[in-house]
Amino acid sequence: MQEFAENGFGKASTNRIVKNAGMSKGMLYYYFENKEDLFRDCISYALDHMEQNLEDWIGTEQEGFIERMARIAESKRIYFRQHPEISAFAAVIFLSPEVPLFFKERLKTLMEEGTRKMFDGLDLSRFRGDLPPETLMRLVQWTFDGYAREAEERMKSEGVDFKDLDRYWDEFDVYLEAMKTIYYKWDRS
Amino acid sequence: MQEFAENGFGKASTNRIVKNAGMSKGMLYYYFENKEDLFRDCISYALDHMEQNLEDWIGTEQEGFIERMARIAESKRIYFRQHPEISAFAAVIFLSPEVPLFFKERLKTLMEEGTRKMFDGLDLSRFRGDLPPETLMRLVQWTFDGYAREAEERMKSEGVDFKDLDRYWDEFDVYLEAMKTIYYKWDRS
DNA sequence: GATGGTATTGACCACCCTGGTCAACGCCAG
DNA sequence: CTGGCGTTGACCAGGGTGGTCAATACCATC
Repeated sequence: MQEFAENGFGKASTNRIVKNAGMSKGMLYYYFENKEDLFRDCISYALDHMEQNLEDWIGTEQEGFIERMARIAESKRIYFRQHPEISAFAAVIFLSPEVPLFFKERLKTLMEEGTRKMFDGLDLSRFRGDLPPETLMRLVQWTFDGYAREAEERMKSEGVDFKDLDRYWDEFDVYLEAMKTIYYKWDRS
Repeated sequence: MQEFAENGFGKASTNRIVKNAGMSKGMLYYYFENKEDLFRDCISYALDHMEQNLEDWIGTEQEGFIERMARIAESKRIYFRQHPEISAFAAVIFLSPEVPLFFKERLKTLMEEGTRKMFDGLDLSRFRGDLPPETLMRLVQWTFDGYAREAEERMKSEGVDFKDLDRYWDEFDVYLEAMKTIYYKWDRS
């Protein structure tokens, strides 16, 4: 999965795979028919794993949108730390045109399920009343995405271990509170 | 630049370059010593071009932060439309470890200059008073980044021509107004 | 028309890496 | 001792790599 994540299917090298896995070329082709067969197994495994973990990601508790986004972001963070290879590989599945249609469909329904749960059972009354909640939710989402993007870039450019990622996350608390002040009604304290 | 942008220096192919450029292999090595020489010339050209255009990007007018971010985003959009190859290539320069240090330094100062101008001569008094403007500015920035990221992804996944990009941009006006309502003081209008 | 230098071509090179094969062998239960 | 599963790595043809170079098209000058 690591090799595929870094190079995509076409440019992934079976030689590098066996070298990094500490096994011989023969073994790879003893257990797998060919490179594509291996790729399919990787996809299947990753999708199974993610499907199995989706319900943990997004609970449908009664909560505000900002709180939920924060919870989801934390879940993603935890999942990424526990399964970095799968996380990186998932992005390839999503983007690469080399992925069989069957899997693309599966991923699509998986994501639709995710977004459905994301907006399910929210307490929208916490939002300030002078703007439509849909507008506010998109703004909040973009803010989270932008933050995640910045954190990701920092991770790539500097050599970052996970402690830094946590510290970075703690810093975000200030901004979380600020967002609540800005997007929610005054009258709760 | 297109080839380098898509594959980085290492995996860029001189054969593909000459094929796509409609020239012969010989010409490439008549005008350039080797692949690296060509790469350096590309970087140098791109940096020159961007430096030359930086001042147009960010004027230092007296304005609110949201208005400035909107102006910068539009400038980027225009620049991207006029010079898509340079825009794509710039990202490679920034990320790739294969870029000579000398150019990295140049890019760094270029970006520092950019961020300096970005915060220069702003009217911070427009921001609501109950939260520090630094906090609010970062939130606004993340929102813009997140939005840009979404637009970019849409562009990649669907086949998008520039008309769609413009339409997408127009849609953002609603959110711009919402942001002003949220982040700025009430008492003006 | 001849000359000569510049611009241009693409076949060609040695090299490296590719996905995949296969004869050989280690190992161990029966 | 046997037989079969698990494992190895040398080996293959094919294709792509960055780079070379003898041949030639072009064209201003004499």
